[in-house]
Amino acid sequence: MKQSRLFTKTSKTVPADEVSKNAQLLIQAGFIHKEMAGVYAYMPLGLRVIENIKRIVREEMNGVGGQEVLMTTLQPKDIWEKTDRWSDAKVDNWFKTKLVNGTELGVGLTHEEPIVDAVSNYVSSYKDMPFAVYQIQNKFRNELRAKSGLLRGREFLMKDMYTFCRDQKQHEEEYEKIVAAYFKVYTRLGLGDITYRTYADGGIFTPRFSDEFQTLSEVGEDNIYVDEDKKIAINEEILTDENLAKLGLERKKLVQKKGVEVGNTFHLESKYTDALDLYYNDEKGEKKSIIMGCYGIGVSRLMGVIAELFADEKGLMWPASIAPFAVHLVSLGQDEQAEKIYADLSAAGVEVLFDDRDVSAGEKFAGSDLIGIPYRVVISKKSLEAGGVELKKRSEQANEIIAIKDLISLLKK
RNA sequence: CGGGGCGUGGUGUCAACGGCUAGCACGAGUGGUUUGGGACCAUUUAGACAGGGUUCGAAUCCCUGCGCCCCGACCA
Repeated sequence: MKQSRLFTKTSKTVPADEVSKNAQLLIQAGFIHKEMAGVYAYMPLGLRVIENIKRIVREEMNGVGGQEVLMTTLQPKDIWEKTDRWSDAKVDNWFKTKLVNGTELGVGLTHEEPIVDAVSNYVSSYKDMPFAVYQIQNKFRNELRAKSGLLRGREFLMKDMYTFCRDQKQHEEEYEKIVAAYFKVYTRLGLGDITYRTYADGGIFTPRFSDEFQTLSEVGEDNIYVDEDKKIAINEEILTDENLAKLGLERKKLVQKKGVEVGNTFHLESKYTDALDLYYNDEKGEKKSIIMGCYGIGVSRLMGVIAELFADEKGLMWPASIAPFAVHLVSLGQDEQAEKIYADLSAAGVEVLFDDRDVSAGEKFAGSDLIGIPYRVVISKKSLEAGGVELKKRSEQANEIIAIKDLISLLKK
């Protein structure tokens, strides 16, 4: 894309009403637009990042057999009453609204009930299971206090998957497959080394522990205790001697850290299927309960975490896997040559942001650093005299001159 | 929801004693000079969150509402 046509612009000033680093950087660089507290819109660069994260999540969920659907945001009251999750006393962060005729509706904050309701049209036999259904959709939660930019909003993008199994054993197999897929996602996002499977409270879902996926960061809201050897952690909220013994962890080996919850997985047992009257017939024709699991990944929160963690004083530093573009091509008064490189790279399938604007070199460089595309290619009088174009990684100081003919093969890979 | 801070052009502003035409910078427009780190000159553009009150006079003081941020609580 030609930057002269990109309607967003980088700003020299940071927004005064944001303290959170991820929101400051993302707004300054033009990735997101703040609509109101805890509610952000995605501009072209930001949407590209979101779509890249979604693509990775989608690939890994498909990889474990997940089938993608798209549920509705508007929710009927009755199915939520069956599981006793409608009343404000039970779930206090619903957004609710009404039809003209007065019928109450909810605005989806999670989707166990509607998923069970939808699959109940199709599921009745042991032969139907196991299966996994997921969606990537905006969730709405009426948080008392939005904070930390994209890390805790009232409207946010989430991947939520639900598994349906014949029994506990089958559920455990599905569950562990999905946990493994979660780590593939985090690894591909560059967060693998600093993201821990963390035992946590199962909440009102289940008496069992749930798993949280906590990415280490000082901006995290959760206190977790990490066992470096086992690469697992336990959330402070369930840190008791009894639980440690149950989990085979030793208190003296644990190190306290701050984490951002970038995913979670729950064992739902048959709480929702039973409540919504979804059962199956086994081989003998006997009616049995269906065992469910649910699995969330905060897509927009991941974008915030990555913006927060992968940045320096000059701006963002996107991992190549989700960067809005692969290459930032900067022309310094060499537009004709740059146009050709742009065309050649694009033809080779390389995603290029081409800074063809008629602005000073300093402005181009500052903007490029702020946007944080992994590779910067500068073509200038100076680079041409040195034998080609200058190639620099955003994450490194050094640059090298390479011949134009070698550029494509290098970046294509 | 409890506590605290705040609201000045598109953006920023620890700019302005209750008093002169609301200042400066960035951005944007126009013309020109530039072209390796947000370059320069000239010129133009554009502002008090909303409503009420006090006052001869309010950006400034008071009230109400709305909004934003932070701490805490909450967080399926």
